[in-house]
Amino acid sequence: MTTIRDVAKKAGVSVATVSRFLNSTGYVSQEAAEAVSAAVAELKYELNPVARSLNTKKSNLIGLILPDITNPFFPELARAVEDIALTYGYTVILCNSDEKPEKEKNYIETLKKKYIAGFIVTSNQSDAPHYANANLPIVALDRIINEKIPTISSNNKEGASLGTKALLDRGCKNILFLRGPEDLNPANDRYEGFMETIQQVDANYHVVSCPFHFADSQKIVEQMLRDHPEIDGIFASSDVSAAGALKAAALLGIAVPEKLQIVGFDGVALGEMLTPGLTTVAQDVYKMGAIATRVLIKRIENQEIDHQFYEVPVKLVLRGTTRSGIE
Amino acid sequence: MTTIRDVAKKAGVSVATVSRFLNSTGYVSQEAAEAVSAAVAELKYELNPVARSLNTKKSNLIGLILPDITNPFFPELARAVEDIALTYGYTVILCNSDEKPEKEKNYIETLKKKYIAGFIVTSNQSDAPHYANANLPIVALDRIINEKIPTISSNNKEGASLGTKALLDRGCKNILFLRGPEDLNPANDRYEGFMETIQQVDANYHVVSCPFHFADSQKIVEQMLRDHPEIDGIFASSDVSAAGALKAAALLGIAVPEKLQIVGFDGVALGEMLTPGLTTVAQDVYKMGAIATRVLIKRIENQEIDHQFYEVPVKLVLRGTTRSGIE
DNA sequence: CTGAAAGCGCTTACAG
DNA sequence: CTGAAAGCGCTTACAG
Repeated sequence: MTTIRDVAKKAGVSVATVSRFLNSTGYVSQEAAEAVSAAVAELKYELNPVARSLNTKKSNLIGLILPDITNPFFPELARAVEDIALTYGYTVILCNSDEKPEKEKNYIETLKKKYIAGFIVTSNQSDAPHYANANLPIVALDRIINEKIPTISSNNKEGASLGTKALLDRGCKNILFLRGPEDLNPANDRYEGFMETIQQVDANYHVVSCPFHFADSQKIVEQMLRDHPEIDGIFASSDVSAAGALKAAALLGIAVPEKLQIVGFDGVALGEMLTPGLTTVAQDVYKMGAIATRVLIKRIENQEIDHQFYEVPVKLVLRGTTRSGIE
Repeated sequence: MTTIRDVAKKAGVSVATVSRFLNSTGYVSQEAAEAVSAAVAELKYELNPVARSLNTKKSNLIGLILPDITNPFFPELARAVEDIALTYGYTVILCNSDEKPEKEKNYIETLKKKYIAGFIVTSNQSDAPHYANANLPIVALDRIINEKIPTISSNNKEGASLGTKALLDRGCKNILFLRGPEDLNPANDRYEGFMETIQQVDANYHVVSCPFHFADSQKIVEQMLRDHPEIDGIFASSDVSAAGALKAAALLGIAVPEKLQIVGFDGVALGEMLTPGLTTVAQDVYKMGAIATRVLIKRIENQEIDHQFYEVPVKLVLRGTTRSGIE
């Protein structure tokens, strides 16, 4: 392994000068710069990041803490984070928290010892002291942790409004809203968006809490559809729940979209594979991850960030679970 | 930050003794051990992994190189790797390669500088010198890289045989096999399993190459179904392709499973969400990831490993795209 | 069984 | 503008 000493020797300067040149910190004469540059090229020298970390107490590691990579929302997020991180020379460490504060805390502690540069976090711990006290650059994704931590999120409220209108515009008069878990910020924003929109018009509606889980959603919807045969539209707060709703309709022999129209939320790949294809409010998950990463890196590198709160637009994707014509 | 010096001072011994105690290497008297142990507890001392790495040229980082975490096969794999790694005190770095040797090579190089402990790799580069020459513990997943690298894989051939028989047993006489990409080991093993099984019986069959991609599969199947209306069974080498087939059937108005039965391969969550639910040959992806991680860690820690090749059993999951009774 | 000392490969005041 | 030297926090022969 060739070290900074070898370079210094070859270039006829001290290691201090080489270090200054490499980090573009402090003055280096033109002459010295050229000599060092040549030596680096000739020896194919590459700086040892571990040795550097030990000195600077910083690394180019980014921690990505999310509940569970297995949840279809997160792979694309992880992909975006990794892509952008790579661009800036950072490396990402994957941390599945299962939403457990213990696991989150644990990761923060062990990675701090590795001089991790910062964290991107998706968590429900609305008041999470381990983040607030981490004393490290952190960016929150999808869910606000506290006002000091920059947050990137979809425009959930507007999205919910869009989805609701899609159903109303297509003639639905009795809408079932599948509300997500009540301790989830985005789910609550969607709920608000639905409520504001539905209450402005003359339509009946039901709201039911429903986890973002396929089989559970299916059961809940099946029961609702049995008890309330007048329901002619379902707006689910997630695509997985919407898939459950679609399955329930199929089992009960209710024609979609003729008798019942369904709209989901998320825009995951699953949607197009269903039959009929799922109309949904699509989030730009990749973009969320990309922005989060850029903001985090700015924080790490002590650059100014534009906002404390970034809202990424959503868009309605029309497919087969809604009728084509607007009435 | 409390260092090994502080501990040594408090315990009244040298840092060398503390280090020996901490690493259980070399002799430490009972007396010294107790003093150090007490000092560690009192000071809440925790070893600095970066400083250690610089000396030992090892870390507890594991690199997970996979084509794309966005592909539904990989999240569960990543989850398993992370879970097991955590158990043994390792941390995992996520690397999306897009199957590009350049990116793979790049990751290997930059992570080697960080003294990465080893890699778990899923790659199609059947002859990948950058792995063979990495001079690091590596375990291959799903796809054999070379005979020196331990490999974990599903029993693809037997799985394909299972899937084929499922169709045959339920009366299919004209089977379409959607073969995966020809440069993919697992896809080829599945092809072999299909061929061996189908050729033992009196049945017609077609084989068509088909990427593991929803829309492409749908188109290919639609065409085949048009050209060969006698097809009464489809065996797809992946669930995503099977989903495409199911969609194609729906568009053509072919009743599944009455007129056409479909079997997939993978066992991803998508399968149960489709209507009808997808019968599939399920891989135990989590188990594959878990075994791969354990084998890698054994290699890293210089323990003997039992085999060079681990084959994880698959199982047939029967759902709605096949008929219930065996004829 | 133990400690002094060198070393891992860098960075960073500081003096010149 | 530059170099000698100390230091980051550990590990590891080596001598005793």
